Amino acid sequence: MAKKVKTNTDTSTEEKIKSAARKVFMQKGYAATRTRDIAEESGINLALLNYYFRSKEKLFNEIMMEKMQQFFGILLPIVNDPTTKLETKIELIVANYIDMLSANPDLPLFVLSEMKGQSGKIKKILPVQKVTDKISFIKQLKERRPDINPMHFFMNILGMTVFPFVAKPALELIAATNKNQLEAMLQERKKLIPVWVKAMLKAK
Amino acid sequence: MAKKVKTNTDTSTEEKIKSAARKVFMQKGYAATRTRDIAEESGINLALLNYYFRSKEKLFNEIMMEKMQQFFGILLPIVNDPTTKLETKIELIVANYIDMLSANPDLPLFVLSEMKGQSGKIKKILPVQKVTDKISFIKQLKERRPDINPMHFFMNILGMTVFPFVAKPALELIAATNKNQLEAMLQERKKLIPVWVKAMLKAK
DNA sequence: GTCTATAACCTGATAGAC
DNA sequence: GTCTATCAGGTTATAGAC
Repeated sequence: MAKKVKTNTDTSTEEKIKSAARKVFMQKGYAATRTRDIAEESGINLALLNYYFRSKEKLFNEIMMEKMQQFFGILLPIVNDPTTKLETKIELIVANYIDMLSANPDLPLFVLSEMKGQSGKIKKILPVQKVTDKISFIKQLKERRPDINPMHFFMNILGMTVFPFVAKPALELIAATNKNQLEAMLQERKKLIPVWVKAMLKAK
Repeated sequence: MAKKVKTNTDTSTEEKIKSAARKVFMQKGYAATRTRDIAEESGINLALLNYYFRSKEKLFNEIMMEKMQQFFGILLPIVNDPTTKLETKIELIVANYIDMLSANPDLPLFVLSEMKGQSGKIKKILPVQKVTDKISFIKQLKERRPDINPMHFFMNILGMTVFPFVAKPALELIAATNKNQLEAMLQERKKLIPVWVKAMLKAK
């Protein structure tokens, strides 16, 4: 009964290509990436890429879906948990995003750029949970501030958390700081942003 | 002495090409844009593009510099004005950005995407004013909160203001609202963000 | 499964007529 | 200045040997 005992552990050719594709697509985006770049990066032959994935676009779609889930998926378990209180959710969202984006700095600009003009296509493929009152986080925000659309706070938290990563090239250009200082500030924000959001929630 | 009386008012061929280039480059980015797209969009011939601008890259550089100044230039007169108080500066930054980005929704994602990996090149061409204590706005932030790096507040304001525009495709995907409602929320934020920032400045 | 060679197509840029 | 025609090089994808 033991089928597929293939000790095809992890560095299979297919995975080597995917791994290289992740790196190159994230760095340069779809249009600027050449299949040759990916083949070279993965140490395999150009023909093998088409053997395994049929086309550049199909390979890209696999990576893209994977990266979208990485970017948005981190939110779901937090915002849907009815057992944690609002303050805890805010802390978790901020800390998890900052940790994840520090490890994957190219992720947000990649996802947001490639989503542009493709949202129609994505809607059909990826199951998206709409932000409604069914979500615990939204319910809690509405209870706290019935006078303000909860999406505003959602945008504020993500804006403060994610924007510095998206704008990193610009910040490094204009800030009188080096890369290490900027990285330290981003870590500092894990503690600061929740404090600011709490102050926002009280503001009249 | 009257040289160049050419009544070359505004729809010169050169300007037609530039205008089309703005549109296409902003929508698709450098790599995904074909010079043929620009030629078609401007209603002129492909050869004329090279006649006027020598190459795709040189045309792009002109547009890019123009768009960077549009995106960052809006800040300079506000943050450098020593006659306005901190609260006024915050209101002006937020309102000006939201108005400008509502009219140019593609601008921030375009500028931030194309800046990536090019900051070295840009540093040489574009004169950038470093964010130091010489800037009135930074001075005022430091006086108000000597315990927090003023860049944090700078990131917060821009994050809350600009991020919704950068993440628009994503927001439209997950938000249970239509485009008009989202647009209305962005206008609402002109008044809300300054209130929130003031609350942040007091938070301990 | 993996490679080399090549087909088929696309893209930026130019030559040359008007 | 503006056009048509075309070149030269690059890019995706496949055919076919091993």
